[in-house]
Amino acid sequence: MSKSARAPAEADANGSLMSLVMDVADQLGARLEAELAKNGLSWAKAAALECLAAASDPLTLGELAHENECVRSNITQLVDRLEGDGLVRRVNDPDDRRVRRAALTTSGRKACKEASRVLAAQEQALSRVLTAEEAQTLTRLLRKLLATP
Amino acid sequence: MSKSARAPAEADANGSLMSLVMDVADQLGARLEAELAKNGLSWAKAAALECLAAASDPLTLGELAHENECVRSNITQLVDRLEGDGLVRRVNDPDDRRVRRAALTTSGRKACKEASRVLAAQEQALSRVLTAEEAQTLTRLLRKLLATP
DNA sequence: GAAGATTGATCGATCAATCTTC
DNA sequence: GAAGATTGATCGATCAATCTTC
Repeated sequence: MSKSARAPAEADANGSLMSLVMDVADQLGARLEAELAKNGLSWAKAAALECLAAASDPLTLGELAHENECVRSNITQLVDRLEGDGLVRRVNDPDDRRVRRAALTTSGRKACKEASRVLAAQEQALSRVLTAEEAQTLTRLLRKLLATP
Repeated sequence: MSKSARAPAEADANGSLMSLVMDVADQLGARLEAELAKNGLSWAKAAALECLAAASDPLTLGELAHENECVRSNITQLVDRLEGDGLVRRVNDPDDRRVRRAALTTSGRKACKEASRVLAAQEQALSRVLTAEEAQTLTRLLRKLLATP
C-alpha cells in the first residue's frame, strides 16, 4: 500500500539525515494511505478530488496536472480510475474541443469531504506529538532544506 | 524519475507539517535519483547492490527483501532488472533447491562503488546546509516523530 | 506547427495466486 | 502443509510517441 522505506533498517542508527527524512515521510505516508484506503481512496485520488472541490468550475486535465505537479499522462490515468470509481466525470469543453474537464460527481464530493476529514485528523495527530515550539523549529529547519538550490 | 510532490504547491504556505516533510523527502529523493541515473542506476537498484556488497556471501532473494523491507515479489523483479543490466547474477543454492541467491558481478561491484560515492556526496551536500547544531536538532525532532506509535 | 489529451512502454511498489521443493 | 520464489493484476509515477483540434 505505502511506498516502503527505501533504506535498510540500520540506516537510522548511523547518522544519515537523508534516510531519516525519507523514513519519516514514508511512515506518515503509509499511515495516511492506510486511513484513506478505508474509504476506498488513495492520496493521489484524494489530492485530485480536493483540487476539484477547491475550484469553482470543473478543471481541465492539464490544470489538474499543473496543480498536482505531475505529468499530464498521469492525470489521464488517475481520472480514468476516478471515473471508474464514479467520483469524477469527464466533460467536454464547449469552447475548445481539445480539452476535457473533470467534474466531481455527488459521490466525489462526498468522498472528498471524507478525505479532508482523514487528512485533518492525521495532521492533528502529528501536532499532538510535538510541542508548538518543536513544530515551529522543525518547520523552520525543513524549510531551510527545501530552499537549498 | 522521482516521485512527484504529492501535495499542491500552496500546501507549504499553510501550516501543513506533514506536507512539508513529504516535500523535503521528495526533493531529496529526486536529487538522489537524478544523480544515480547518470550512472544508469536508481535508488532501488543502488540499495540492493549495497546490501549485496555488504554481505560476505551472495544473499537469498528473501534476505534481500527482508533487508530492503519490501515484499519478495518486488525483489524478484528488481533482480530481473539488475540481471538485465549485468550487475547481478542469480546463482542456485547448493543446499536447498528452492532458494536463489543474488551474486554481484564485477560490473555490479563497480556500480555499487559509484552509488556509494553519489550517496555520500548527497549526504555531504545536505550537511553543508545546516549547522551541526541544527542537524542535531532536526534529527532529534524527526526521531521523535518516527517513534510515535 | 503547437497545444491538449491519450496510448504504450517502463520502473517500483503492492497483493493474491501459483509452482517447486522442503 | 509450509517455505521460497515467481507470475499476473493493479496503482502511481515517468517518458516518448501519437491523435485531435486549434
